Amino acid sequence: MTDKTPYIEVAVTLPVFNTYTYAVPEPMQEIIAPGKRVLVPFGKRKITGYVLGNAKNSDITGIKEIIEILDEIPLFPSSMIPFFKWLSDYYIHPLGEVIKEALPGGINLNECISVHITECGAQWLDQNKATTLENEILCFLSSDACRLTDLSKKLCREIPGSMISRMERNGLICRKREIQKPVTRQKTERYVACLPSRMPDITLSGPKQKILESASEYGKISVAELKKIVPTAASHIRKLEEDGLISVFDEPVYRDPFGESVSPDHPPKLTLDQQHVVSNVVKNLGNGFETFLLAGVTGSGKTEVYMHIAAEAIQKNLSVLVLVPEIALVSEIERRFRARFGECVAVLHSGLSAGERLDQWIRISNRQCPVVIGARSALFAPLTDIGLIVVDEEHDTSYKQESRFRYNARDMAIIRARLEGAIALLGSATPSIQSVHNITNKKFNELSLQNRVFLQDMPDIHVVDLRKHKDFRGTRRFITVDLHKAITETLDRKEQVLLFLNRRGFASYPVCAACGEAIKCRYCDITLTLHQKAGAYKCHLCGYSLPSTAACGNCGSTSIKRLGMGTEKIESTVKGLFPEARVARMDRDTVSQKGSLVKLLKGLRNHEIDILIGTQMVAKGHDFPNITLVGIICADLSLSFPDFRAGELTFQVLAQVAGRAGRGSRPGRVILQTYNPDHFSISAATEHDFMKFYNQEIAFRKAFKYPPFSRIIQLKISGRDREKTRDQTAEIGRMCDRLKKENTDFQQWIDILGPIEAPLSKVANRYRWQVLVKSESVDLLHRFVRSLIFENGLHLSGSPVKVAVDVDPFFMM
DNA sequence: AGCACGCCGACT
DNA sequence: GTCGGCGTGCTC
Repeated sequence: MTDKTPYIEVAVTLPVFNTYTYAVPEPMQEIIAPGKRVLVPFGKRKITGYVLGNAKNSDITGIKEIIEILDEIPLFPSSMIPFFKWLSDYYIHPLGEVIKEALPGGINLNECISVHITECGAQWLDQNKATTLENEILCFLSSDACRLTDLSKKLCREIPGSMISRMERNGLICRKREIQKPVTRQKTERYVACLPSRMPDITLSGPKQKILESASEYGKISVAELKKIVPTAASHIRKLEEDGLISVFDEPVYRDPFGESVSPDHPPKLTLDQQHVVSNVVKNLGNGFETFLLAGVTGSGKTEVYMHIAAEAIQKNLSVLVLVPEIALVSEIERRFRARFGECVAVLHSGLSAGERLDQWIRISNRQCPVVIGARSALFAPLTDIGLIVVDEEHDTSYKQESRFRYNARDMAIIRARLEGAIALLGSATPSIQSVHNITNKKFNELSLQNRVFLQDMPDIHVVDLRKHKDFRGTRRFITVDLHKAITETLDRKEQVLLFLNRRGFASYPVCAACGEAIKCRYCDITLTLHQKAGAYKCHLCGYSLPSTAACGNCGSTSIKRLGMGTEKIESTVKGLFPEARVARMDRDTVSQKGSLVKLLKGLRNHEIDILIGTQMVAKGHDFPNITLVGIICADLSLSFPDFRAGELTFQVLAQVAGRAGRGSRPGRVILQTYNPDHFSISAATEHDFMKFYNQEIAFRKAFKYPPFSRIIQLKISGRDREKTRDQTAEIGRMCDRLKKENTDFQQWIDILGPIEAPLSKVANRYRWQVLVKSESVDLLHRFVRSLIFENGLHLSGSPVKVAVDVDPFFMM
């Protein structure tokens, strides 16, 4: 901070919307700075807070002093603070939690309470004087102390707080406040350097001499390296240091997330299309905020365009942020960027270990990497002087985070670009309705790549009407004659096949043959999916599972019909039909292990796989050069979602999957099986006609005032107790109606839909309800919901019924 | 979040 | 009457 002020503004890591003013003791005033963390007293506790800047002179009384400054250098540049505040306002989410979400995890100090057993407690335990539950707690604590919050979890039952207080009063246990050490720290390695002025005159014993020689040869050498040369090095180092012959010190090292090195490449000559796009963007580079939407068919070379613009940005000393929807795609893009730009590329995503993430974060903070590539969370990379933010596959719903802090990284990338005066470049083969609409209303600039780089045509799509196959039995129902024939032909030509079905598992609808009841999850309101390989029925919402030998919960019969299909069933069917073919499956079950996806993609590239079966995971931007046939087993699955975006989702996934065919030198073809060949989402996808789809969809959105013609905030209400949740929801509904009546603007412009029970009425043992607040005015919509929370006492947490605010919701089930 | 405070029913 | 249950409000 430039001028020394005793007061600073701090955002604390708690679900509170206010920021707080703290005093800075004299000796700390020199080193306090925005972006650093501080340990502050808050109520009776000590917690981590983030320094936002000088506090405005105010009349607050009882200001406390900060306890400690936790960082030597700021964790984020002060230029990001307005961005954090914007996020907090827009998503109606506590600022401290926004910042916590942005930063790499596991670095905060927070005080928590641990419970210890006392001597008296141990005696009671010996003499069995306490109640059963108390005894259980004492017994558990006699082996080790435990965090208060973990106690219920570890004992697998609810422990009432009052019981703990009573036991404390009786002197059986005691509570201690402890500061939890951060889990993640910067890694250091021990180095040895020789002090040349002090080289001994005499030759030392073998190992010691060797150590000195190695150290002087390299200047400095890590102890780990030294051990490779002199296995016994560790035992000699201390003596050598005592004798003043060497110095020993720790230096930070970076845990390298990049598995292997890549060989450098040279920028290829761009097509005319690409040149046009690049020059259009580059001429705006460094001249303030602008948003571009790049609509480019699959295989049109969008990545090359990104790299050319990025190179120009780096030339101008501006940094570049590239967002991709999935971790798996980070590594593909990262390889190409690293081949072009070398070591100045950092990656950030949740697949990194906590330590790797922190290291990447520090490298970016130290301005060592002007290029950052990552998934959703990389939006918060601590970059300064951003020139370009790329959002690849901008239509992808993975940009929306659906837990804790619900934000959309695509939308916020545009906001960050605006605040930084940078260019936002959104790219997609199937742009979102929202973004195309923003072109028509002139908010975005339109760019397009019409031609595939290798000049192939878009694949030919053949539609198979599944309604005509309703009477077929067995495999013929979903591997139709046409598809079967096409697979055979493709395999005969020694080419690869991709089969797409957007549902994993073997049977998604297991039903008791005796009584007709479906096998349902104990904790959620859905049927379990049979996973044959895992030998279990699994719940795709909460992870609950039953052995596949389980009997019907209703009548006890063990005869279960395996209705409904998933990728696993397709896999086993295809293996039966084409015994010679090498078949692989790509879905969340097969790629959950780290590195397994890369292995799968490598196998595909080396043609060790003939038929790949996958869920929507296969539709996400991967480059499969040798696939010439794409079979869409059933195109309709997402069409029946109770969501106004169902048509958009369906069109996008179909167009994306179809685009996987024929990306190499050979032409591709697609067999699309559907029960709804006349639905416009499907027919437009088969004709590669985006505008046909867009025009119909936008008319529908306009007619029903759905986004982009309105904005939505969804209140997601959930609780463990069915009645309490229902009653609380009803109360919230009444509160909404009351507030709407109070204000003529609200009356005219705010629509309240609900409260209704959520389509997934119970998930992970929580009953779920929802209220949809809709308006054509973003401003009024926000004012309405803020008023609910800040003026009408809508409680988001702290009560057994939780309310989550979802601004611009995607997943409305 | 977590802790204090305050308001209600069931017990020595 | 009090103990302990839970709903509400506040933390610089």
